[in-house]
Amino acid sequence: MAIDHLDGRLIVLLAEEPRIGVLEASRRLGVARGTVQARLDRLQSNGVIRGFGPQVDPAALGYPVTAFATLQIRQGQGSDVRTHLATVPEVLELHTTTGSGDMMCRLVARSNADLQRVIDLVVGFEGIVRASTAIVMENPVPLRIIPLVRQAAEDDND
Amino acid sequence: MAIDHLDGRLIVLLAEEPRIGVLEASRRLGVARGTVQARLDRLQSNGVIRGFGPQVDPAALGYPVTAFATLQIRQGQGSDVRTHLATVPEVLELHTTTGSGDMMCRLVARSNADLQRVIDLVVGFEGIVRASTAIVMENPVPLRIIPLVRQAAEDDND
DNA sequence: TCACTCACTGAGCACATTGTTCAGTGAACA
DNA sequence: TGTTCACTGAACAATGTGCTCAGTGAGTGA
Repeated sequence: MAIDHLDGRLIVLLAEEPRIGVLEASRRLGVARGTVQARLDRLQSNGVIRGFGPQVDPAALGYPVTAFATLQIRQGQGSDVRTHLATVPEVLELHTTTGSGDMMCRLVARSNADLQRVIDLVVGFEGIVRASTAIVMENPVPLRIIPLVRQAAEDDND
Repeated sequence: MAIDHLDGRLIVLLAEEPRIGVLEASRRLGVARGTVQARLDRLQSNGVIRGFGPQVDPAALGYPVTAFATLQIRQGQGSDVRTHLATVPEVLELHTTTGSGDMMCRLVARSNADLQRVIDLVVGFEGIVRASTAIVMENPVPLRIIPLVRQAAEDDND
């Protein structure tokens, strides 16, 4: 579960230059190929690295509008709402949270007008009492993990 | 910017089985290798596919607690706050939004107790007027893109 | 102190894949 | 009609992969 410094360097290296293979990575890190392969296998079976799937940009797909919706759910309807939201492609993620609302989801849409359609799709469902939406204007820090990896690798410096 | 059916199938295939190469993908899709290579190059230069970096799970890294913080910023301090938040590894993403708050960020922490430290780090900064935090309890729909890709590919069925 | 385990190293092998180029084909379009 | 474009199928050398092996050194427990 904890990663050491070599793990951290490997993850950062792969994040910065995903095209390089195991052999090139071993050269960059100054270790044997087998070591890199073993570390990668371990990181993947650990679940630290979930996979190497393509990172798709919704904006480039034609969905440039992002919004966060906070949903308040009627008691006992949570399960139905989840099932419903999971069927909506524009719902990119859904969390249940503490705090004022009960759920929080990330939405995308083709335009501000299209966002209305998506919101209607999302909240037009029995069980949702109230919804408030915040439209994203800028994204100063895009979803990132590298700084956290660096910190995690430094915390248990081998 | 718009993707056709073959692009969609290619992205879905790569998302489901990232380990397969260009050659195997061309076999699965029933097209020539050069076609897959050209499509991939185009999708990447389009920006539709940002890259193939490792998808790291913060929980497996030792940060099992996720929270969303809504921040209200003092007029004119937005730039300073962004710079500050960008230096905090536990801030995984930051957005400026419409609505009640001015910014929204995703945080992770090692524990609920550690979350307090992170929140103090985040909001202990001049320019932040008010902050409200929602701790994530469950994640019924993890961040996903495939359903949206399918829909985008169907919209302009070639 | 003596095994024992574990991770890493460096090497080797057969095999598959990659990057690249080429000419040929068919569809769309002006 | 002629041009452009994407796709095909093939070829080539170069490279990387999966896999195995024996040897080394550090750390652990009896």
